[in-house]
Amino acid sequence: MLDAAPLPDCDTLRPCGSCGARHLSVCARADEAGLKELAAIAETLDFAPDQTLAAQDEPAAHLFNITSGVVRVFKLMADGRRQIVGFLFAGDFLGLASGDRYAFGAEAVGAVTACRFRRGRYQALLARSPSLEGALLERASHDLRAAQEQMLLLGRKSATERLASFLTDTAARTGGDDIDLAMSRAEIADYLGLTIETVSRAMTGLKASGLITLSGARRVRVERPDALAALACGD
Amino acid sequence: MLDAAPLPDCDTLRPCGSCGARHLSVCARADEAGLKELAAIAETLDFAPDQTLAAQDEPAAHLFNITSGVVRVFKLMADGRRQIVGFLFAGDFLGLASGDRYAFGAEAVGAVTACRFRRGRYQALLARSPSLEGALLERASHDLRAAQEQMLLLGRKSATERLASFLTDTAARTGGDDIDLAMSRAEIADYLGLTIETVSRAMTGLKASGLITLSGARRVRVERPDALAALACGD
DNA sequence: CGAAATTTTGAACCGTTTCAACGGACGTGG
DNA sequence: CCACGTCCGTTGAAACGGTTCAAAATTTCG
Repeated sequence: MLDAAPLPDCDTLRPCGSCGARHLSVCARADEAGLKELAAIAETLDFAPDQTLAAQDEPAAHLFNITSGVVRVFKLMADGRRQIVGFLFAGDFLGLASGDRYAFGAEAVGAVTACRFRRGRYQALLARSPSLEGALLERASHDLRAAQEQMLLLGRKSATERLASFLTDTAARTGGDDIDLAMSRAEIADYLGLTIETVSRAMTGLKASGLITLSGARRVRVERPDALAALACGD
Repeated sequence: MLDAAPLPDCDTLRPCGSCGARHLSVCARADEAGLKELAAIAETLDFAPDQTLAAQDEPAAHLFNITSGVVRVFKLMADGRRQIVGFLFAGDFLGLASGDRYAFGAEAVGAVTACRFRRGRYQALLARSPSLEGALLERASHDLRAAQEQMLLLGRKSATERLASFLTDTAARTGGDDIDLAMSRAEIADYLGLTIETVSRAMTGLKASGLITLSGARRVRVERPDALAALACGD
């Protein structure tokens, strides 16, 4: 009987990027009884870089709680255009979007470990465990707020402002002004609604104005966090 | 004692624009006991065109259930740039975004009536009424999915594709290919991340290609729904 | 009917994209 | 240990889609 085995792994606490608070992960919110049931329907999995967790338009069989690594969540158009709607870090939850099919794809950026639940059994558990439902609602509300912020970015911000927003955000999420980017320029571009060339130029621009320094393409240090954050807001 | 007085007004059922299903409004989901309590903390209000329901960054004192009319939900930048993150119609719910302050502004587009709840008392009720919480979670998930779709639009679609998406969406939401737009070109522009001129030109373009006809700026008839929907997806 | 507001149209401009070439990091095999 | 090839990121130049500014046309409303 797999009682508490997979659970400790998905019980991660981490500071929230946008609001600073330390949200409990979904697993951690289950009550005593719920926790036991949760263990019974959970399994811990490892994913290789670029491996698929969920495929767009496929039946939504599972939900995930990310334990380590970074996951990209994206939507694809028929001609290949891609919009990354979010990056998930340890503690983040995947699978909230409604419907019986995934409205998005999800792939591992680097190596990822995640806690996986069968959707049907999870929902049955949910119905019996109100505190779990509350945790999910809190997270959904949180994600919704983040999505609205991203709409402002995509609809109204310049390339430089977008990158400044992204770096400020990422610094807050990973908890430090020394950022080790897990994602490529292509992924940043598809997240910010730009091309890799524009991302590169914007990065060079920020470096030139002394807001950041680079040591290798993926190692960014935010030198003037306040100025970067101000730029992100258009001031 | 105001028992069932304001409740019938916010018990609206309407077809869902994106998935076609008829979601129950939040009020309609409360159980017997919850419904009574809900009545006690609800009040029906009328809003004049452009009147504020909620102001960005102000304390989030209330939640709303729209009864009639259209509401614009938006985010503002310091220099006045505006991104409308969504339009709400009868039955839609406002106030899900987390935190103790509104992350967005909300204003009546035309005349609006809405059911208003005090946030604190609503949350207390929520804690005691799991079915209500489930309804909210369902709606939050639904909104999240819509937000992701909008991110794809804002990040990757051309002006014409954006307008085609908007018209297809609006036709589905208002239930008919004869659309009477409640919002101005400026509002459509701020929703689609464009300027009024570009919206106007895209509208002219759709008319020229025979996908729509116009009778007055705000009266749109979708002549070829399938072709319009295909265009919205980039095909 | 007349005035104000909104929408459409036109032309020049600009930021981002596109296309192309270069440079550097990394891993493999000689 | 170094040569080579590949992948990723950067840089440059030209092209494009959307914006900006300006003015005409249409609609709305008193």
